[in-house]
Formats: sequence, structure tokens, C-alpha cells
Amino acid sequence: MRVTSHDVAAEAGVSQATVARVFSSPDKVALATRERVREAAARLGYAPNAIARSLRSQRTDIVGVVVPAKSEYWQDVLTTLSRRLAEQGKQLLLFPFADADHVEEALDSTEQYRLDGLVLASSTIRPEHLVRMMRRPSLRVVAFNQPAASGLLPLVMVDNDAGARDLAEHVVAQGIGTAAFVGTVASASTDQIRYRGAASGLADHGIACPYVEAGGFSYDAGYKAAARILDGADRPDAVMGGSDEVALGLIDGLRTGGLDVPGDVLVTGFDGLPQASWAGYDLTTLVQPIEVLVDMTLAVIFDDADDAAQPERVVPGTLRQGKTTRRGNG
Amino acid sequence: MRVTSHDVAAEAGVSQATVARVFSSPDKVALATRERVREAAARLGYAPNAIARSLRSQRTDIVGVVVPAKSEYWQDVLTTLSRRLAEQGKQLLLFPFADADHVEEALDSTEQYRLDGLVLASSTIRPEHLVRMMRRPSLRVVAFNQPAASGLLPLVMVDNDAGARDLAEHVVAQGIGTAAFVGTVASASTDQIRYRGAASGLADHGIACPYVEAGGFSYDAGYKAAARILDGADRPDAVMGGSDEVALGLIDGLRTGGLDVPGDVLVTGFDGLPQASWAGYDLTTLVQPIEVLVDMTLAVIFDDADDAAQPERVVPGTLRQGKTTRRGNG
DNA sequence: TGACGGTTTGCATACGTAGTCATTAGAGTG
DNA sequence: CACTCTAATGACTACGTATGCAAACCGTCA
Repeated sequence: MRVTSHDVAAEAGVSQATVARVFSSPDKVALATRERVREAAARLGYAPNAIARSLRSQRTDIVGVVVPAKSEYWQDVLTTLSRRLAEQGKQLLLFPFADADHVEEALDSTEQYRLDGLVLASSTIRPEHLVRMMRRPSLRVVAFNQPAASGLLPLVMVDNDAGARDLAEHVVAQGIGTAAFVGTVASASTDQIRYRGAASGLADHGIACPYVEAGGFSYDAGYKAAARILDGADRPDAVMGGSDEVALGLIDGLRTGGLDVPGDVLVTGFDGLPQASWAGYDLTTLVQPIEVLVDMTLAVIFDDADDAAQPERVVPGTLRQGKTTRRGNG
Repeated sequence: MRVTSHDVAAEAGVSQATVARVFSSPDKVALATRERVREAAARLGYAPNAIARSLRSQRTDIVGVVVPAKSEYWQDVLTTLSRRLAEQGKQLLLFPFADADHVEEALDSTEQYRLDGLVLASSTIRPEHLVRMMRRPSLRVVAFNQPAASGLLPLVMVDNDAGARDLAEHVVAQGIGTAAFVGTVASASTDQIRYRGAASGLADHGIACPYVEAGGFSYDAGYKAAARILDGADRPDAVMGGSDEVALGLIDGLRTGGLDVPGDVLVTGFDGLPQASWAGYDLTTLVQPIEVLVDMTLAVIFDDADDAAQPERVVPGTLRQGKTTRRGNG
């Protein structure tokens, strides 16, 4: 019972084709006709059917995102992504997955929609999945913050290595003697690169950096990992978290264990989540330029630049110093 | 160049209709034929086109959500919603809006898709918008946690009044003498009800409850509101936040101002966000049964029960006691 | 054998739109 | 006035699928 362009055509005394033109290429319709159609449409409450348009035009104006269901960081990214798309009159379709075992399903449902583009987020997506996505004709696929996709798919990411190095330099400058890195999940490519960057930054000053795996990307994982730091033989002067979520858990875990942050231990994060700026934490972290990353991602999808020329776009982050590394009045 | 059911039909030596049946009503196809078609489909890498299916069947299997772009609480809800939908093979399409002025646009784009259902979230959506949505034939609209929709649309919400009352009773039991309520945005219907509940709960014990407006649903709004509490003539023994986000900001604001929480001031929240459970805050709050609320919402959309019979579903929340109201060893 | 019930398959069509092509009207020129 | 060129519009069709209807097939029973 829905109003179609045919109904509007009858009401306005024109053909369906003219109605369609009014809504898709208005400049091809005489002004008087255009207004008459617009009025008729308003009178009937007509809105073009996006489904039919997509079928006809072979374009959906929808971008898909394969993303972990639970994650502060990704929610932050999605917020920006959906806003940007909305500004362009496009939509965002989510393909969330609960855990690594369900990535396959998410990628499958992706195939049913003739998406304009697909953003693959989360380092939980394994290379074999990525390879599979390479064989999708007429679909722009972009890997977002996922170093593992290097050489396989167009890639947009923050400079994890340089960022971790910056953080390492920063804590060294605070005069520490020992350190540890608490990673998220060891198999994640971002985790490996961040660890490598931090370790080599510290090594430049003769400081060793043992790796501890939190086993997750969450606050809880960080909180539990703190116990292992506390139990360890020699307590490090600084603990570098593999992500903000882990770092925030670490802070609370260490404090619960009786340590003062930053008095006894310095803590750093990575990502620049809103929560990291909360006064209760005020975490020193590497802020990702999410707006820039998102814009680049959309550029890869929608601009006609050839990806082959520049398959990887790496953007530097910004060190944000909070009080978790301020040793002065600790 | 995409593979269609016609291609598969040719490959398998059957008609397009048979291929369609294999994927939509397999039991209507003989086993041998079914397998042959399945194999052909796999060989060609065929996936049914959801766009075409939607156009033909007049069902999209997509649920839309009109929701504020930035909000911890809604992200929490969306996570649950998208997971539940994914389990049923359905999709979630987001229509985010930046602020109250852009609600209209979001609702407009909604019309273009022949959605199976639409969830209206956020109390920023005003009654005039709700009324407009009533006139949408063959679209199940549900207001989620939005008391203002009462009498206009089917409504699913947590029992804000009882929850606020419970929190009030709880802080009274801690032996306070004075209190204040820091609301989010005074015009929001949830805010009004929560305040009314809290105020009347406190009044039962002869305690007055002035209202302070934070002016937003965010941590920052709460943080800034704390200054007004600190500046006030007589400092309340307990501050009740209109939402967890505001309450967390309040805690940090009060602590920054030199007060001890819960030593000097008790603080409560509302919603039950993950962050409220973080050890650094351990906020006493009213936990919303999000899973239940989401399930009810989907039931309204997909089940054939008549909404008229039960237009409003109100679910009780659970009081979660954290250390922000534990006065004993303060 | 012939008729009948049930299962399986194919044919034809419609969902609502956008774009191709053809047609008409109108304006300008010699 | 006849002709040409452009602008505006209408008729028609395809996008890929699902389903009502009819046909074909198979087995069973009288």
C-alpha cells in the first residue's frame, strides 16, 4: 500500500519517468514540472524506495563494517564512521561478530548485500579471511588498523610502531629503570607491532621489556594482568598497556594491589579513548587521529584513485601526556 | 558481472525458479536436485542478492535504529541489539543523529528503506516526531526507554520511577541527612521521571532533593556539574546522578574538588554501564536488564501479538551496590 | 489400463526504480 | 515559412528474486 513513483506520476499528471528524474537528476526536468511533482509527492507522502533504486542502479550507498561486537575502541571508530557517511547521505551496515569463530559468518552475510564498500576492522580477522576478500569483484575492501592485511588489501592505519616508540621514549624520559609491556592478544598484529616498537624504543636506552599477555582487549583482561605484575619478582617502574582498555584495567588492578600510579608505577595506553581522559585516570596514551583515518578509509572506497599506487596509508598518532606518567609530585 | 540465480540455473541444468526455491524453501525441492543446485552454486560462488529479494518479498530483514551518535549507554544497547538480530539472520541499520536538530533528517532517511521495524531510542526525540511516526503503515515502530512515547507508540522501558526510588531508599539507609539530584537534560522524559522517583523516595523520609541540571548526557557534563555542588552553600551528603555517565563525571569532579567519595559524599548513578563497575569507580547504580529490554523490543517488532493489548512494557531494574555508597569504612 | 493424488519442476510475472531511446514542443536562423 | 537544433517528456525495459499457476511426472489403486 506504499506510495510509489507511479502514484505520484498520476497525481501530478506526468509519467513515472519524470517523477524519477525529479528525485535523481532534477536539472533534467523543467522548473514548473519539477515543482508540480514535488508538491504531488509531498501531498501523498512519497519517498523513493531505496531498495528498488539499489536493484536498478547496482549501487546501495551502503558501506559494511565487519567489527567485533564488544569493544570501546571500535565503538569510537564506528561513531565517527557513521557520522561521516550520514553526511554524504550514505548508510552504515554493521556485521558484528562475537568472537573469532564467528568472523566467517559475518563475512558470509556480507556477500548478500551489494555494498559499495567494506571495512574490515579488528585484528581478530585472520589472513585467510583477508585473502578470501580479495576475490570480491566490484567491491572496495579496506582493512582498518590491521597491519596483517599488508600486501593483501588496501590498508589504512595509525603508525603503531612510531607511536609505541614515542611512548617508550616518553617513559624513559621520566627516568625509569625497568619496564614491562602488557599486550592484548599476542596473535594480533597490532599487538606485535606495538610491542616491537616499545621494546626497541626502550632497548635504545638499555632497558629490557618483558612481554605479558592480558589475553583480551578489555578492561577486565588488564585488571587481571595487573596481578601478574604485582606477583612478579621485580616490579617494573613502568607498565605499557597494549591498548587503553587494557591500560585502564591495569591502573585499577595495580591500585587495588596497593600501588600508587604514578607514584610507584607509571602506566601508558594506546588508542586515545574518551575514557582515558577521564580525570580519575588521566592516562598517558597515543591518541589515534580517528577522523583522519576514517576519511582516508572512505576516500579509498569512494574516490577513483587507484589503490595500487598507494596500497598503504599510515598516519602518525599524537602523544597525549596524562598524569599516569607524571612522576614529579607522585 | 555478479553471479545470479540464472547463472546457477544454467550450470545445474534447472530453471531459475528451482534455484530460488533451493535457497528460500529447500523442502520444496527434491533432494537430488537440491544437492546439484547447491554444488553448482558453490562452484560459481553464488550468494542470493538480498536487495532483489527485498524488492520482491517486500521484507528487508533489516531493523532500523534512530539513536544519538555519541552515548555510552546507547552503544551498550546497540551491541546487544545487533547481536540478537544477527542470531536471527537479520541486520541492523543505524540512523545516528548528532543532536536534536538532526533528528528530523534521520527520520527522513528512515523512510527510504522498507524496514521490518524501527526502534526509536533517545529521549531527545520529541513528541511531534513520535506522532509523525505513528502514520507509518506496515512498519513496526517501538520506542525504547522513552517515557514520552507513552500513549503514542508501543513502548519498552525500564521502570525508571521504581529504580530511582530504590536508589533513594538505599542512600537513605546509609544514614544521610541531605541530598541533591544532578539530572542530565531537564527536558528529557527519563530525566523527569527519575528525578520524581528519587525526590519522592527521599521525601518519604523527610529529606528534600534539589534538582541540578548537568546539561548533557555525558561525563563532561557531570564533571562540570560537580563544581556547582561544591560551590553550593550546604554540601549534600548524597548526590544522585541522572545517568551513569553523569555520575562518573560527578565522582571525578567531586574528587578533584577535594572531596572523598564515599567518605564525604555518596554518589549513585543509573543505567548500569560497564564502566560503572570499573574498580576505580565501583558506582552504586540501577542496572538496566538490557537483554530483556532488547528481547521485548524485538518481540514487538516480529511477533504477531497485537500491540494494542499491551502497549507498554515496563521492566524492573536491579540495584547494584558499589562502594560509592558504602559509608562504613569511608 | 485408466484415473487419481501427490510431488516436483518450469513458466510467467511483479516488486519500484533509473536510464535508453524515441517523440514532441519550442526557439532560433536564413 | 521551412528548416535545424535543443530541451523536455513519455514509452519501455532490465535489475534479481519469489511465488501462483500449470504442466509433467511418478506411483497407486480400482
